[in-house]
Amino acid sequence: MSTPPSPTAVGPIRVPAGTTAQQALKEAGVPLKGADAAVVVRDLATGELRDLAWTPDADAEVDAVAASSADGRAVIRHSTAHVLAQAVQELFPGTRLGIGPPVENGFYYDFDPERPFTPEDLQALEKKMTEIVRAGQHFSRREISNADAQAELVHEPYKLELIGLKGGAGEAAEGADVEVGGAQLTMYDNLDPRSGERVWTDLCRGPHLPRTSGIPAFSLTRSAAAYWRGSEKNPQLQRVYGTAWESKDAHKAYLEHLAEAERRDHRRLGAELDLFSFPDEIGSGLVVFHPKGGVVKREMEDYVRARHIEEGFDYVGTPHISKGGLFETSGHLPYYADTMFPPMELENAEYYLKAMNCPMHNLIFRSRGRSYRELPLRFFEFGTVYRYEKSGVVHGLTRVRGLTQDDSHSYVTPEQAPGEIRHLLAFVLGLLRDFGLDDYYLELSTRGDDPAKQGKFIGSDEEWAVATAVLEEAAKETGLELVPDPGGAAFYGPKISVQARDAIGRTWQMSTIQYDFNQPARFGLEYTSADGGRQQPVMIHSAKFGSIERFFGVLTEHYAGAFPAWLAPVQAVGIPVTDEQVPYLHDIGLRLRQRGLRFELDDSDDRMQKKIRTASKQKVPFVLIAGATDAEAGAVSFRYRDGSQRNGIPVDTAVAEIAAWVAARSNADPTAENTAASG
RNA sequence: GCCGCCUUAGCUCAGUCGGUAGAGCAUCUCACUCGUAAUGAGAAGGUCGUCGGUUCGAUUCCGACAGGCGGCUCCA
Repeated sequence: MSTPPSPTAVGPIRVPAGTTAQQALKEAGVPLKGADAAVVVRDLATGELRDLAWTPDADAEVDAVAASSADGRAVIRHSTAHVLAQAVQELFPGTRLGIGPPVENGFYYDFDPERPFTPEDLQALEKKMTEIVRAGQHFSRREISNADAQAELVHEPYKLELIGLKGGAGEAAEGADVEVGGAQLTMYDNLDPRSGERVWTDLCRGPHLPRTSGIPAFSLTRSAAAYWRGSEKNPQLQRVYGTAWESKDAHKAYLEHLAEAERRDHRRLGAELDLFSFPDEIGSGLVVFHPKGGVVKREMEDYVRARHIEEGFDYVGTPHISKGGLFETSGHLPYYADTMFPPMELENAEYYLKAMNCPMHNLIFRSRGRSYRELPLRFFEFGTVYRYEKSGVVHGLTRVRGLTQDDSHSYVTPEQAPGEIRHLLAFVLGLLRDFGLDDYYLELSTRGDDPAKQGKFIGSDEEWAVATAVLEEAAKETGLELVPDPGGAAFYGPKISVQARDAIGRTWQMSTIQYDFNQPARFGLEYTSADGGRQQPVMIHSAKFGSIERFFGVLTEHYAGAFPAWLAPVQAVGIPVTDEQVPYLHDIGLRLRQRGLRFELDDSDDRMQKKIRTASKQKVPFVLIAGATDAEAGAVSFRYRDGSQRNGIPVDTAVAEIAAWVAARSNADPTAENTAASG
């Protein structure tokens, strides 16, 4: 969700020594209630966020941080997480606390309870939280020494562990710095507003809202297990997720966003629109495309294949299985055997299902002597690969066990590499744009310097440095936002990935471009250079969609199933007002089909209104209705997805309009307005 | 792979405190021939995910497995 700039950014405010920040804000006229209210202040001297109750020893300059700003929302969410933890410990005494940071769009808190939480527990917790919020307890900050904290938290083993890790909190766990981030440990006490009595307390860095009643809107969303400190070697805690916002409206908008995402879920739409399914009999993560899904898939592939050939790629083909030696050579088996399907034994050899296409393309390169004159040499195919994804991660079309990559490998001289990467980036971004995805950023995945991860990478430091620099340079040239991803590289080299935002703002990893200096060496690839010497090429891997399946899923969600006309499984449906017009529409259908358009005639027993509803639910872009009036005039009436209509259009015009719209590959929805203008 | 939840007709879901089940939509048949999101009537459709256990009897209780969902970890 987008974060508006802080509306209370009225410039620095002076907090005199001995005065609370809240008092200073009040005098400066900064609102303290509502969605624009200041929830904390930023101390401009240190850049740190402070409670409104903060009383500086010397005069301080601060900025007010509004509830609706990114920082403000994080404070609200963090405070709500505390309220959740308090509710949990009240309803389930003896539950140990993990950590409870704010996250994007919400917060979570990890617990070690007697038994896992049920949905009913979440309801009860939400109710208890509402009571705590209504009670208006004060969040009161208290500095504490390590020794005192250890004594006070003797019943909280996870908190004790965090105290022990203090200083290295960054590595302790994602989110752990909200507990022990500062040099000085602090506790936050929840005080009853009437009696001042301490009703709950938690180790926390803060800052917090002044009172629990400052939480405008929240809800709990789900509970799930999560490994303590993010490692599967550690015990699992119960994580409760929730969301909290600066206003009821913002909260409602977020819940509506979630509902919209659910309506767009490609797994749901895949069944409703008869696009694809995952039969149990075949196996988890293995998709079958139905005729309608097959149309979309074929249109995607046809277009992408044609574009590759235009861009200088050679279309190749490779098998789905191979003897193990190939993947020994490539380095995959030694490093990634556990993500490949286990081998099948025949004729004294072990055959593996292909998990990647590059080794096979390398063999094509190596099949004869190569000259520098041939480079860049670009091999491309729709290569189907199989990966043994762990059972818990398989997810619709976005994480499958059998997938088809639109995979290419460019073999270039080291000097040509930067140019080829620029070429690929431009190509990839252009392709995504052609499919209607035009909002993206890049991610640069590098080897990073985490010592725990270095074992998975091959190649020398110098090679990595060169490869990374080349990719980074090309990525920066695009002018797109570039996000670092240390440690995320492939084992053989760094990569650029394109993250595309869909129609409702979610991001998806699509294309990847990888610079590989390892495989050419492992395969002994070489070409003859101008001076007659033998040189080793660099290979650049690139998948444009990533996988056809994933891209299909993303497109389905991006368009909410209402595919652009050029991709739509059915482009036009004919609906007769009475049976009399069936032959008339049948003839129009023939003309459309002769133009290569996908037309279906609805000659069922349903009433016309029902047929319109059916076509509408199937999200057909062009609905052609013909009654007696139309037939007599040699005309037809259009109804579009948005419900708009144009009546009495001559058949010649109608056919030409549909054909032109599809041929233009417009990603817009045809409507009465925009087709009348173009037709 | 780990934790929790779920699995009843093609789909969405009721239901059986243990005595083998029901609705809407979809499908099929018949009637209706109608101008922009559901015409009416009828029919058919389920070894209640699979395999074991407890029980006189299991779709219901217990266990294992499979598949799904939500997270975690992972994602060449």
